[in-house]
Amino acid sequence: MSIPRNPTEKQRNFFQEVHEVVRLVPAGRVTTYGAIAHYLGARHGARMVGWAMMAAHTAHAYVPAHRVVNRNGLLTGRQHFASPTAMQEALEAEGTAVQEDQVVDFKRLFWDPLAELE
DNA sequence: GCCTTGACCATTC
DNA sequence: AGAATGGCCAAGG
Repeated sequence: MSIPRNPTEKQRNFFQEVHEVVRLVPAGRVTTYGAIAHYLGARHGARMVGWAMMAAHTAHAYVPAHRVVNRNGLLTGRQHFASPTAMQEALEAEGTAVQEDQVVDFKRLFWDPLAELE
């Protein structure tokens, strides 16, 4: 983990942390904004995590945002993808069943950074 | 420089 | 048990 030295780096650090956690999510698993927020200390609020994901769209590094869903397992961010079905297809391509815009057995496929990375 | 919105979650009524 | 509201931080208008 890098220590924020410059104010500009501080902001980037926030995105970088979120992106890093998302990148650590193995294929076939999904995580939630709240889990990431809680992993970062739950002080930022889950909203910031989702907002950081929006920034991930502009990030140079590839971020598997399709593995990040809301607490209900609903693909809330699918509308922000290149295509509204890109997220679902990406999940299905990894072996994650998606139906009715929500992950099947989401609770089982849920990947908690706090529990896994500990 | 103040106000609104935002890929959300948890608590309370 | 379902619905409404507040909270969190940041950026854009």
